[in-house]
Amino acid sequence: MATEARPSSAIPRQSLTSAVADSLRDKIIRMEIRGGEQLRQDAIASEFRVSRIPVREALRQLESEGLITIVPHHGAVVSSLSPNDIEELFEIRVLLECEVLKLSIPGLTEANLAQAQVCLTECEKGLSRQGHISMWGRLNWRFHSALYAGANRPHFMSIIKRVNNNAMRYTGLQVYVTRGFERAKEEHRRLLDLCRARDVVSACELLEQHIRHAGDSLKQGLLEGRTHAETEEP
Amino acid sequence: MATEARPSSAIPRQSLTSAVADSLRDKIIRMEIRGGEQLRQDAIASEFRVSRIPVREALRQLESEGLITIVPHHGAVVSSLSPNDIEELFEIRVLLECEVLKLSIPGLTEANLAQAQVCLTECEKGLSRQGHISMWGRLNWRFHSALYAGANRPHFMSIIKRVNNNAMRYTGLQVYVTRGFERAKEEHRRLLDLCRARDVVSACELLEQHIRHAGDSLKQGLLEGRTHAETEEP
DNA sequence: AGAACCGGTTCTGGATACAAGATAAATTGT
DNA sequence: ACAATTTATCTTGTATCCAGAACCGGTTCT
Repeated sequence: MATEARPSSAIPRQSLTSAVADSLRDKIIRMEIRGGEQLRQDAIASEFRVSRIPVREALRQLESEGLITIVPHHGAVVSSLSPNDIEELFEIRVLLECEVLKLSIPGLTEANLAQAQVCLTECEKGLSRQGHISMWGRLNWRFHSALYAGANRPHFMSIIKRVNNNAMRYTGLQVYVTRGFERAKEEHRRLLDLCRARDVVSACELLEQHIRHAGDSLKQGLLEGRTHAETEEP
Repeated sequence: MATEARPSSAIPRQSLTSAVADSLRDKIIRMEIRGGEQLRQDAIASEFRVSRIPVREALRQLESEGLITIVPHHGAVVSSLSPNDIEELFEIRVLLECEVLKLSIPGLTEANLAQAQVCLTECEKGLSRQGHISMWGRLNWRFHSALYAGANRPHFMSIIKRVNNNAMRYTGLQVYVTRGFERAKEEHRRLLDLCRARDVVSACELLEQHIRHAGDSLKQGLLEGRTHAETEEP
């Protein structure tokens, strides 16, 4: 599923459209491109050294994913989420992810648990180098993803991934600002332990708490003035 | 809204890409284009009297929506769903739609209820003219949509709509084959009554039953021999 | 005769080029 | 001087055109 653009293989590229879409999605999630910002086709095209055709297709795709909105003859803008939107997205996360976890735990393999453990360890290692929020977000996703793998629910995962993509740029930030790393780390550890013990009920409760706390904290942060200063691009 | 677009070419009321995407999505949902069928860009382009550019963008969009899959240099094929996929999609529907209904009922306005009633009436009227499955599907969606309107959850609705789009081409068929119209009609009526009475618990229970029954019946139909003839074009 | 090779055809992928709509500024009228 | 209008420019939307890859047929070698 997670098809990264890897230049290692002999195959030149997947498709320029996909490459552009992936890169743009990444930039949006990392908040390299802020909410409300205009995306000019020509600028993107020249940045990636491609024509505007792949760019347009990529934009169309990102629009379907909810990351941007395209207004005809007016261009594409990165959609920014209101506190209400955030709250709703986290409601969805709670609902879907708890269900998937419940379905997944009985089917979790040792490999799944091991991968989750790896993500956790990596996460703690990478945690020291602050600023690498995007890396944290990716590892966080892979951790959760591993725990949900036992459910074998591709459509669930697709939707969950989409919702996470929408919320991730805010969560990463929030976790960074509130120093929520420790709490998240601790919760992740306990969650993994509960999954190892196949304790479905407790695991789901913890997961719900985990997600809900993240959402509430984030919404609070958004409401109490800006969690982020408008700042520093080198 | 988009009740037209039947003639060979469509007048671009919006952007051509969106028009093409809408029309194609419609064709897929109505099963005018079957699962597994190849979509040739040039054919679509000439059918709509446009160039291939809008077609390509539309295809990319439909891929994001999960209706088709694009394999590089090989074109787009309409994705067909396995019984497991169907089951999963209906699990998601149960989860999301019941939650939204629960959130919606307290906020339902008279206008919402009235619109649901209208859809129901229209549905019963149009029911006599068999073969109009697509119309039924549309009305069915609008009915459910009206009942969920009180929740004010745009992201929920977006996901629900997407899931419904994926499942709709099968549900419409199944309902038609099993003569499930009567049952659906009856359940819809009761559902609307429960919403009018603001009986959240019963309404959600009924909705869960409603969706689950549709899913089970559909999956059963798919497993016990094809509900539709496997037709190959010569 | 069967299988592999090779050329032609067709389709997708991408780029350049042109028309149309929108925004912004500059200009002119009162 | 202010405002309305008109124009200039930028950006998007679409069409036409070219390159590369997959499919299909015929041919040839073993």
